[in-house]
This record gives sequence, structure tokens and C-alpha cells, in this order.
Amino acid sequence: MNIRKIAELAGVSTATVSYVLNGTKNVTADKKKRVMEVVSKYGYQTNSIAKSLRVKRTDNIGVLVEDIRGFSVPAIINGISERAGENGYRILLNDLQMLESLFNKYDQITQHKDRINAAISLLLYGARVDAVIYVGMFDRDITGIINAIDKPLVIAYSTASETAVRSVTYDNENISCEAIKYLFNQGHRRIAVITGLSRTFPARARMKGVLRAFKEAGYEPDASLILNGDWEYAAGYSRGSELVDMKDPPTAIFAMNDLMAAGTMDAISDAGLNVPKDISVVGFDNREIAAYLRPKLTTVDIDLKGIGLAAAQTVIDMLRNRDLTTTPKKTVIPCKMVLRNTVATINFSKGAL
Amino acid sequence: MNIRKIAELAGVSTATVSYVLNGTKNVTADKKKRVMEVVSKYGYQTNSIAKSLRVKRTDNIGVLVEDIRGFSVPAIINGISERAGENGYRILLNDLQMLESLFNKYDQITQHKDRINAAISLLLYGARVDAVIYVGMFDRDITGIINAIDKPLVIAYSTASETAVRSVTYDNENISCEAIKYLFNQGHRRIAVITGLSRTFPARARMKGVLRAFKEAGYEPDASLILNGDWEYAAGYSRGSELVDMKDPPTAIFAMNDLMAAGTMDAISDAGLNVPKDISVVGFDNREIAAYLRPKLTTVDIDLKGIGLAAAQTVIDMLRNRDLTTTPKKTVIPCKMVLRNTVATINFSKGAL
DNA sequence: TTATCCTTGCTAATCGTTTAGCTGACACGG
DNA sequence: CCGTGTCAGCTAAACGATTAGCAAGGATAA
Repeated sequence: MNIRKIAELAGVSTATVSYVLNGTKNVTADKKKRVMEVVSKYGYQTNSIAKSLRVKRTDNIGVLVEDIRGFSVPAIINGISERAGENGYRILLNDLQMLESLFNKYDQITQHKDRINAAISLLLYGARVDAVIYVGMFDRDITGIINAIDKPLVIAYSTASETAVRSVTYDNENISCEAIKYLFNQGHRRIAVITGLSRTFPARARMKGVLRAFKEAGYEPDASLILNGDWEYAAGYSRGSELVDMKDPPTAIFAMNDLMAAGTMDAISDAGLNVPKDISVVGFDNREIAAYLRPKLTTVDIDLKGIGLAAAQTVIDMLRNRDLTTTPKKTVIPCKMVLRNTVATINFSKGAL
Repeated sequence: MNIRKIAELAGVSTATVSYVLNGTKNVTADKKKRVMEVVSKYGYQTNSIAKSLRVKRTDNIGVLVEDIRGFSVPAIINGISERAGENGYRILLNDLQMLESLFNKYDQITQHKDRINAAISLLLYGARVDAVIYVGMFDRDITGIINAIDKPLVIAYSTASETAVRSVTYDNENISCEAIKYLFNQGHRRIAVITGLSRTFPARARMKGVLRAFKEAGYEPDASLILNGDWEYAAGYSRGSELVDMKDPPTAIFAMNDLMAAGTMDAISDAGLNVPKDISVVGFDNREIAAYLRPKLTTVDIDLKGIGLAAAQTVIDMLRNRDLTTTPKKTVIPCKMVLRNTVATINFSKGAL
């Protein structure tokens, strides 16, 4: 069943059927009615492939992810999906892993960066998508992609080191600052930090926020209380143990993610101390586990769905040729703390801020 | 840049270019070389939309999910994605939520079942996908979809009540039986069960496995130790408390998912008892939290990626017209226990099995 | 009445491929 | 030398829509 058959059955031309279906031109009531009757009788739907070929638009947004199982990815996709759906777009998903087999054919492509580039161009040049959202977990160097691309591209979650490309991230620095200030306000002064992998962007940005909080509170951070972690539970545990074993241990620990916070909490318990009575703990990410630890972890919630929504909106605005010249290249979604049970209020001699 | 231009530049016909690119017909070495040179010089890639229109095949598999944030969904998609990629297929993702806005237009569609049907037919009749995988979290009644569909459809994760449609599930019953037997083997006899929502398929299937284990072990289950849950943490906590407060409490509790198991563990701790010394606990799902509870939860792992792989394989086999008449409609992926620290071995008078 | 304008609806070109079917060249056997 | 077979490579139709541009008819004004 195609438009020609519908036209024939309704006794009109294919052009008229198209006009009726798309509402792109006036058609007299009786012809319109005849067309609609035939259409609904046969359950006809326009062939979107043919339409795409003609109008040079697929209404597909390509979503490229490093690994869909990453804890933040599904919620981001959910946001993208929702906003895309509202605007008549569909999502063509590409798990980078899925392209592995393809890359093996061209085995000169080994660098991750090149693989992302290749994946994106595969997506674009096959003309299967109108635009691409790259959901990056790490701050990759994607220089060089941009030049090759004439279609909208936005990076979600991770920041673009390349400033020419639009991106939607969350506010690592401010919320980290806020988290530390929150601890100050609860009376804490000896505040320890277990960092993320220090070469990564989020770890650096979060550290910046931490230092700003100290500065604005008028305290000098104690360097011996700032320990390097690597985002993993085990690091949280071992750094936590070290802190607990100090002769003058901290009263609060800010672990830069929930996994390390969990490790730290366990280290504290295993040392026979209590969270939060003896030592308070704040995490980051608000993953599912945060709500099931005992006590429940006070942490930072990233509005992942909001990131997805904003990324999709940006891409759609670009597709619709909205004037974006005044909009900043980087959209930063605010984070918020979720207060649970791992932070105690203490009375510190110097008083609250 | 299209095939005509390439043909022109290489001094051959478009047919020849197509034959070279697809390897569908012999072309002399020099012509082939000329074509390839022009192709790589201009970085030409065939327009897949035009190709799809011509060959009536999109190489897209539609993946319909209830909500991508569901804990099991991403891993399943990962599996689908991998197998699809290996075979040259791409994934068009449809979060059911994303179609919400679309459905509002046709507001007569209110029933969830109708919405799934509508979503699937939207996917199919737009000719945007060659086949559909429906990742269902619940055992929906999807009768009626099948008649309307002439393209491959497989249901992943949830079972199809409709027997005509192929599905890929996991083995609720056997693994539940195994879990209970494991407890028997560790010396437990007073074994309690906290069920899932009893009207759902997984809850019923898991219960069947539990009862079979008792039967095969030659024990009568104590009805007072079988309590209804609803998959949520709170139910696990309250049912757990009830069990702990009994005058003859169980030595082991099988909670039908990890969330309830977590609740139960907390109830036990809060009653001043120890897991596993006083009461052992087994969960189901092996979600992330299972590995971070203290002690780490012994639970059942569902091979989610395996489900995705199998679902994609089935759909691809159907697309490639492999003879599937002898293959069973339902593929059941085995589960396995992951032994951690919430089960203790006890000496029971009657001895081990 | 005639010129002008507006509206509806048609014809046919177009998007970029694939592929059936034809042509012509060449090889080979009788 | 002719008939036959094989093969490379071409032409052109087809896939199913959209849309520019034209034709025809009716309304309106002078």
C-alpha cells in the first residue's frame, strides 16, 4: 500500500494525498474526506524512508554512547528520548562497543579518538541521522571531528575540551564547593577529601570547588587530609582507613563519588567507629547504592535526565535553525545535594560560619 | 557526492560503481581500481536511505523498552547492540515514555497494551525497522499484536503469554529451586520466603521453584514462613521484622529480589541479630547494591547481556530466513548463583541432604 | 464582456540507490 | 567462417514519497 494506490482508490492525484496528509496545501473538504477514508480503511502510513530520501531529513538523532551500562547513561538517554519524542525525532542508538566488529575491518583505527570520529562519521555520512549526541563519560579529545562535520553535534555529560562544539554538562565545581560549605555549616573544620582520578576533568573541577569553599570560609585546607583516589570502592576503603588511623583524624570526609564513599564508610565501621557520629561522610553521584547504604549516604545528585533533555533540546534547536549565536556553547546543569544520614552536626569551638 | 558523480569521475556507469562497492558482480581490475580511487578521494559513502528504499530493507532493529532506566534494561540493550552490530544492524531505540506525546494526539489509545501495539506498528509501518525486539519488564498481554505484524518480533526478558511469538527469558523456576537447595545443603531447614508481587509471572515462577526444592528435599514447607512481598525494600524490612520476631524464627530467608533482601538484612540488624550468623539471606537479581551491602549479598545473577544477545540472534535468524521451525518459541537463559557472604553453614540435627 | 486574480488539483521531476536485462566483444569448437 | 557461450559493463526502470509549476475554473472588478 503506497501513496499511488491511495490516490487511485480515492480518485485523486498523489499530490493531493500528500497535501492532505501533511496539511501543506488547501484541499476541498470532500476530497480530503475521501482521502482520509481510504487512508484509515487501509491503515496506510507514509513510508518514512521514501520521505527521508525526498526531503533529505530522517528525523533521527544519533546517540553515541561509550557503554550503555554506565551508571549515568540510561537516565541521560531517557531525557534525550523524551525531548526527542516530543519533537517528532527518533533515536538511533550506537553503543561504541557495538561498532567494535566494524572497526576490526579497518584495523588501522586503533585510537579511541579515531574510533569515536569514525563512528560519528559512519552515523552521519550514511545519512541515517540528522544530528549526533555524544554521551561521553570521559573528557575525550575530540578535536578534528568538528571540521569534518556539517551536521549538529552536541556532547552530553562530559565536557568538550574542544570549544567549538556545544556541550551540556553539570556543575562539578559549584556543587563541590557547596558540599564542603555544608560540612562547614554543620560545624566541621577538619574536613578530608578523597579525590577521583586526578587527571580526569571531574576530579579537577570538583577539587577546584573544594578549594574555593575553604578559601571563602577563610580556612586553610590541611594538605595531609587530601588523599588521591581513583573512583573505586577499594580506594575509598584504603584512604578511609588511613584517615581513621591518623592521630588527629578528620570529622568529615568528602569522597568524590559514592563508590569511594561506600568504601570509606566501611573502613570507618571496621575501625569500630560510627558514621556519622564519629566521622561524617559525603559522596557524589547519588547512584542507587547511596540510598541503601546504612546509614543512607548524603550525596550530590546529578540531574542526568535534565542533561539529556537539554542536550536534545540543543540539538533540536540547531536542526530548526534557531539563532543560537548568543547562546553559550556550554550548558551547565546545576546539581543539588541530597541530604540523608551520614552527616552529623557538631559543635566546633570556632562556631559555625 | 552521490553515486552518479562517482561514476562520472571514474568514467564508468553507476551500475559499475554499485557492483564494485557491493561486490555483487565481477568488474575488471582497472575499473575497480579507478572506482575505489575516486571513492576514497572524496570519502564517498553510499546513502543508506536511498539504498533502503530500493532494497526494502533498513538494517535497523527497533528496540522497544518500557523504561530504559529499569535496572535490567541497559545490560539487555548492550547485548542486543553487540550482536546486532556484529551482523551489520543498527538499533532504533524507543523508550515507551518517549512516545507518550505522540499518543496524546490519539487520545483514544489509553490502555497500555494498545500503546505497545501502537508503538510497534508505528515502528514497523513507517518502514523504519526490519524487526522489533520488545524488552518487557512485566508479562504483558500482547495478544493481537502478532496478527497485525508481518515482520519478526521477539520479546526479551519478560515471557510472552502469547505463545505464537518468540521470546527470550531467564530461568526463574530452576534457579529458585537451586537457591533453596543451596540453603538446604548449608544445613538450613527452617527456610522463609518473601515473595514478589504474587500476581506477576516471575513471582509465581520463582515460587514454583521454591516448592519443588522443598518437595525434592523431602520437606514440607512451613506456610507461616512464606510471606507476601511486593518487590520493594520496605516490604523486605517489614516481612523481615515479622520473621525475626517469631518465637521460632527461620535460619534462612530467601527474598525474591535484592531490594527486599536489603530490607530484610536491615530488619535483622536492627533487631540486634547478625547476618549470616543468626539468619542467612539470599536475594535475587544481583543488582549493583548486592555487592555493596554489608555483608555482601549472596544472590542470583541473571545473564542480562546473554538475554540481549540471544534476542538479537533470534531476530537476525528470522530476518535471514533461517529455518526456525524446529527451534522452540521460547529461549530460556540459565541463571547462576553468586555466592557471597550472607549465607552461613549450620549443623542441623537431620544432617545435610 | 473581458481582464485579472485566486484557488484547487494535476503532471512530472526529483531524491540516490540497485538490478533486470540488453549489447557487444571475445573465445572456442566444429 | 559461423554459431554459441561467457562476460563486462551499460541503460533505464523502479523503490515511494514531495513539491515546483502549470492548467483550469470561478469570482470579482472595471
